[in-house]
Amino acid sequence: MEPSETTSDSAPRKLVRQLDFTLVYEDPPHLKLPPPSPPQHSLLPPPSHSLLQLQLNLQSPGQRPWLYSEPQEQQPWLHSPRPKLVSWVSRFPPVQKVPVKVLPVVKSDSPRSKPRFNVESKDTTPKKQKQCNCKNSRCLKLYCECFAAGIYCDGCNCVNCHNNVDNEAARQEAVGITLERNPNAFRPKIASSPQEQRNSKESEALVIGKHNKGCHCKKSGCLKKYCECFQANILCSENCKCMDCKNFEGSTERRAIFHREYNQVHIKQGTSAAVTEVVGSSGYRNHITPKRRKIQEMFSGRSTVDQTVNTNAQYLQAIDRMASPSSSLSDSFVFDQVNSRISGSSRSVLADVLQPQNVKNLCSLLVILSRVAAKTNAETREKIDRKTEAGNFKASVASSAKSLQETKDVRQPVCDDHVNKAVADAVDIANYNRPLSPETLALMCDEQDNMFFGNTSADGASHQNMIQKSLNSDYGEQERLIMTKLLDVLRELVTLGSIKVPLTDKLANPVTDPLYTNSPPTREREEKLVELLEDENFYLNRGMLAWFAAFAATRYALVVSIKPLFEDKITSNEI
DNA sequence: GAGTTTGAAACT
DNA sequence: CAGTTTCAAACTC
Repeated sequence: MEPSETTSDSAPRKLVRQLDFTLVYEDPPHLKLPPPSPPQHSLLPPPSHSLLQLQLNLQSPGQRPWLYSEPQEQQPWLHSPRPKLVSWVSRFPPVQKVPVKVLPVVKSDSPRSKPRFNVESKDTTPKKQKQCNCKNSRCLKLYCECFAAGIYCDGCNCVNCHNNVDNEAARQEAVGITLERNPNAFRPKIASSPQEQRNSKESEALVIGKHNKGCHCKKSGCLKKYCECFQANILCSENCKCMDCKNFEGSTERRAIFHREYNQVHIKQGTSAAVTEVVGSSGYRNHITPKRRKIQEMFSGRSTVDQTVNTNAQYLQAIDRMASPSSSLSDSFVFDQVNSRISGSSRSVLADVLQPQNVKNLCSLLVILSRVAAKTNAETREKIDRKTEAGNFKASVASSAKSLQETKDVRQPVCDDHVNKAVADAVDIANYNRPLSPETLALMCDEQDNMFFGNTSADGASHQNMIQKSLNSDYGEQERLIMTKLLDVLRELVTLGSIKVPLTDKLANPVTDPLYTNSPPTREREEKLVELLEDENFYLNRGMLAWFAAFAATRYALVVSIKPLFEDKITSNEI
């Protein structure tokens, strides 16, 4: 006997009410959520999108399922007269023999990582049907995930389950009772906001959401999956009545969790090839060592850096962006950068632009630039020496410069090795991964006091002047000028909000880009370098990562390329 | 895998 | 509506 035959004419009032929630099923288009897991047996119309999802799976490829506009005849619950229970029961039989499009599941979840609550995840990857473990609820209360999702239990580990076709009557009654208690019981708990961020790589919707009711967490800090907001990868909102909430934008605890997950995901999936390439084989660690904490503190509110360039929040924001959801990450654990109840700030448009290789290239570029400056400086000194007929010291400087030039090619690999190490360390620092190498520590020493001084407001046009000035200055002055210019560059790395050309277009392949050849620097190349540095499109983001890398590399470059010019002077005590 | 913790749902 | 109990997932060991 068909269920419809038993209920069509005598549908209890409860059941009619049950249909009420179906009327509000259709969210406004701008509030559409990605489809949830496609249940095998969709029983409730729409609130959970399950039926829609089943239909969506039949769509043409590429169509955004959650924006799919159903033909009217396929959504009877949207129209008057209100259909009775029989209507949707018969139209949506419990067992839908519909092919389900299986998308690749990026993250292999542990059995316990599945959502606990009836929430919409931003992960659009269809998941396996939930498998509940109910014992006392007969799977007829919202305690039961399956019931809450509007689907039959199938392959669950539940005991005395009544959420199946054999107990349809009891189930319908339970649905009615539940709806009587809460008409929105089967609706998604997470309401998306009008904003919608889209993963640039996979056009994945990262829907910004807000819990309709809000959570009421007391002990979890809203940073465990006990919290519905956290589990849905959304920030707590003004709807929440939680205590000691740490699930808000800017929360360091939340960020720490994010980083942990980020690293784990990338290790597991091996999708951080570029980073690994730079970092080396040491891999990632999840804990923050005291040393790294110290590094972090270097950029906290105490330092001059922060006072003049970055706030700690900016640093953390940069780290946040560095770990911005890549395609793989967003599949598994999306802490959206855009879901801010405070400012509604947007995710950096540069978030996907900068890659470790870019930083590496930047470092190489700065090394070259320093070499250019060093050489020019030496040549200038040589001219001055000739004019003033100064002594042997100056001649030796020129000789050193020439020697430097001649041996540049030989030294390049060594230099690059150091730079690579510095870059690796920089990446590592930003990721809290491994301690600094001794080389980098050496490069970084004493910099905090020395690098952020003087007028740092030089714009691009003054760069050449600064370089020119450096020609007539001693080592310290030259370092100061270059570092000041570097500071300007890096300052904008952090603050610039847009980029017009992908960095990769600017920092081309070191092998093919003439800028990276080992040939002696020419005026043309030098000008090109300066131009490159001044080009706003050159600037990248994930500020502190680049900052660290470039700084370490430049420091090294200065030491290697310039200091030798004065070694004779130093050894002869002429300074 | 067993026991504990947690917070939503259910109940009073 | 507030307080309590029940429940099952999340978590810990």
